Amino acid sequence: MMSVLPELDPRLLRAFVVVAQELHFSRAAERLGIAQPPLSQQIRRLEDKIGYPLFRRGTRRVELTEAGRVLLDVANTLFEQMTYGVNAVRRAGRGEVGRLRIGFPTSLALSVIPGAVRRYREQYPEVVLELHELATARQVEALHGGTIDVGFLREPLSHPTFGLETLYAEPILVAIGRDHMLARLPGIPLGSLAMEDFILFRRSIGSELYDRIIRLCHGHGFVPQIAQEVEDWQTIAALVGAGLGIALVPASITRLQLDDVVYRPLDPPNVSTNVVMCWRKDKLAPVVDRFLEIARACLSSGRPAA
Amino acid sequence: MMSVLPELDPRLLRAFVVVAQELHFSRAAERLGIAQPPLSQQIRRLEDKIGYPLFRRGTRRVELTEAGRVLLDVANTLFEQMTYGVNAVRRAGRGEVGRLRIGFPTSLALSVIPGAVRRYREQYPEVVLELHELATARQVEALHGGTIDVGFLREPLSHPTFGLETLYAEPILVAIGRDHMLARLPGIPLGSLAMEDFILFRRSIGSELYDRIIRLCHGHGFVPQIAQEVEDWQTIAALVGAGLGIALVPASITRLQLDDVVYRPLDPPNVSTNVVMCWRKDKLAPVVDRFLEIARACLSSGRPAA
DNA sequence: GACATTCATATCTCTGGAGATATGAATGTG
DNA sequence: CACATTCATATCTCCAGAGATATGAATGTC
Repeated sequence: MMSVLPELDPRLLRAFVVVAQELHFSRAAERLGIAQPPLSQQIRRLEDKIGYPLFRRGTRRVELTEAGRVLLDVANTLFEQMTYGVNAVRRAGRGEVGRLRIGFPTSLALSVIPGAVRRYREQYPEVVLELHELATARQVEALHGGTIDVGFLREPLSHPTFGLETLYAEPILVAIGRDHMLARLPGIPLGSLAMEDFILFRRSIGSELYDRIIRLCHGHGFVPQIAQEVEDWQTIAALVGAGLGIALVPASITRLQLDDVVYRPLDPPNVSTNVVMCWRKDKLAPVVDRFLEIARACLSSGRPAA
Repeated sequence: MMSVLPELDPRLLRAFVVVAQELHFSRAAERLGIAQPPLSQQIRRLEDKIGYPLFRRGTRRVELTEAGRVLLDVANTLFEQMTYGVNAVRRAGRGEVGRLRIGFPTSLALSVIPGAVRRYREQYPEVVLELHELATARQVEALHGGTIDVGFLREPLSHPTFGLETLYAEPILVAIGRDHMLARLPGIPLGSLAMEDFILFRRSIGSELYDRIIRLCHGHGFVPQIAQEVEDWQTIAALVGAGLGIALVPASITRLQLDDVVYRPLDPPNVSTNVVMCWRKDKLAPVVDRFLEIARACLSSGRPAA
């Protein structure tokens, strides 16, 4: 009886293929590790499902009908598909395929991100990577909304559904004009900046660092004079080079080398921002786990340029 | 436990697809017409087989993992393949695909064969046709050896394993030079050919007809004078046209019209050869059955040119 | 014609899994 | 915080089908 749903039981197909190879029920049964009658029954069930005979049986010889020949092809194709399919699914289960969306702030575009991303891409070439440059606040939103899978932030945020991991502490340096008097010092005391003009990263974009700097100055008894608020690090460096003021910047920014700008550590140098990585704990996606591993490994061996 | 053989039970896949569509176990279970717990078990079995989770379940929401997304693709592909495959097998079972090898003698190349083959090809375009021009004896061998599926012969052969069917009786005509005295008669008495030179189809190729003609002459009290034995009908017609003799030919040969040759019925005209079709009864291939049907239909409606 | 081979049929046992019900655990919602 | 929702777990029943054995039927071989 032709069933409506053409669901071919792989078990029966397996048996069929063996019989088709042997063209001999008893031998096929032996190969399958069962007795001959049950095998005959299985083939019969398959024939019933298809609706047409698959073998032409004489007592002395067994041969495939045309339908059987076609089914042999079909069966092989199906098994291939299954093998291929199951492998693909398992690769996905292992986090080797899929999609990974990473958020990061501008200040890390030059340090952690490139290295970790490159390594990850080498190891998991089949994962489609999306890189989103997002300010801290936006990253938190994006993590909540499920728009990104992993975010990189300065300074922690704590939330029960977020996994959080501090990658490393990045010293804060002073970016200062090469000709500036203070540039002669090997380390610059924070207090000596009381009268300087500060160039800051716009607070609406990077509130963490902004507030950190203001607090730092307060801690040293002065309110920083803010000369400019700008939107990217290149501009900050350019303005410092043009002599419009000084800036407190995370160490990774030293990658931006301009002729008129030098970077000096604070004195004492114990001021730093924490670079943290965070992700949603609830959706345990293997792609994310694999990326976290790589990011950790990356940061433990080769620290980003300080 | 990852099983070694990646045999995906279509039943489980079906359930999986429904859950993946609904993203809700209870609703999916309802759609499948079963309760929720058994459905959960089925999904679990599938996950065990794959080795990785397919869904991320909260109490309040269900979503596909990456592995699940991949499996959804795989499942759909497999179902497509199955549907397509089963259809292909059934078409083969119905005799709509496959291969059909037909044997026929030269003398029928101009009559039955072209019409039947054309019709068959129109109705079953997916059957690969092989046409083998074979002398009678060769056809019998070929049928036995399984080299051809259907043969066309003049005069029956009887054998228990062969199906046999007389298609029609074809009158035997006299092919004679246009200028020949006897050509003036509307019908030629066999006896009047006693002194003529006969041109015959070589016996090794078409023994049936050869012997038939010899016997005919004997029946009329003379032994035919054999001028030539040749290998094809064109040559016979040409030699008759060139005045080298006369020939007794099946009616279908009138398709070969040469200026110097005319065809006259015998007088009385009750001499004919039977055109029979035969095939192996043991291998009941549907392609053969379908062809036999067409051939019969073809011969009952439009008789070949007589 | 006796024999051997080979597939089909009949019959029995036994188990895996389908399905149901009842219940527990987790987690959003008002 | 009580409640509702939803999925997982535990447990039970029941049966299709896997497998075995014994036997029959067909057919090629000596």
